[in-house]
Amino acid sequence: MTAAVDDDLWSAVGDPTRRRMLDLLLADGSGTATSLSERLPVTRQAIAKHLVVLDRAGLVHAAPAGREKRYRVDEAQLARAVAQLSSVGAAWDARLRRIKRIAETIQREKDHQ
Amino acid sequence: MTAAVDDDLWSAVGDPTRRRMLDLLLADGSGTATSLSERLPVTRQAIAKHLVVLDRAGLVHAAPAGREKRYRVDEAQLARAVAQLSSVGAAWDARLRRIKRIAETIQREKDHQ
DNA sequence: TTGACGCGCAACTTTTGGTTGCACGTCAAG
DNA sequence: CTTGACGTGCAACCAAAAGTTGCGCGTCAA
Repeated sequence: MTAAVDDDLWSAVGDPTRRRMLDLLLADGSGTATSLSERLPVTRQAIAKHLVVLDRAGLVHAAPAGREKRYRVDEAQLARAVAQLSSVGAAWDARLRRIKRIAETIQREKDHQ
Repeated sequence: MTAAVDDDLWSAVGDPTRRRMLDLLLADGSGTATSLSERLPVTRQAIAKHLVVLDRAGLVHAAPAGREKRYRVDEAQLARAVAQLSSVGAAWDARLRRIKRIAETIQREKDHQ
């Protein structure tokens, strides 16, 4: 039923740019603000801000390596996020099915009136 | 892989207030801007703006009834949104499983070195 | 017919995603 | 060892979105 606690992860994952960043990080294993900005239509600074958001949400972790800062996805946390996404989807799906079932019941009752 | 086409539905459903509005509309069957604002921590005007967004995304439809305007969820469109949510989740899930499998393979190779 | 209710419009603030500009550390080549 | 290139961080600024208050207009019922 879309609990309030979920909002942190949801809002982190709700932004399209952040979703694509996660896609790229998953595909490449790791990345920096600069490397991600080269593959996305936004500036490095915008990426850096998003990385802060993702870091605060625990979805990525930074590992300073020399003059660069490599980010990597926290797989356990992303798995949690995926679970929450699908739980909201499942809740709506259940409601939709219930509605459909009720509608069909009403229809059946009408049929043999 | 988080296609760009999905962004419209995503952003409609990405906002926490709009998700709760959809929850309430599904639970009650229908509702007005005023009735929803009574059960959510925002003003009627804010709800009204969100209803415009949801309407443009095709997730709800309005039915003017006297002096009030009853909104109802478009079940087919919400079902599409649910499908897109779960497809993104599934894509990430697949990547996570692949990473896990690779990690396990490396571990096994290390084991009988 | 008059008051209460629901809605829409307009102006304003705050947050957020995005930008440009600049200064500071770090690494590698001369 | 120095210098230039590269990566990062910080700050000011802009635009769009979420939310607010205030007001006026239609509609229904007492």
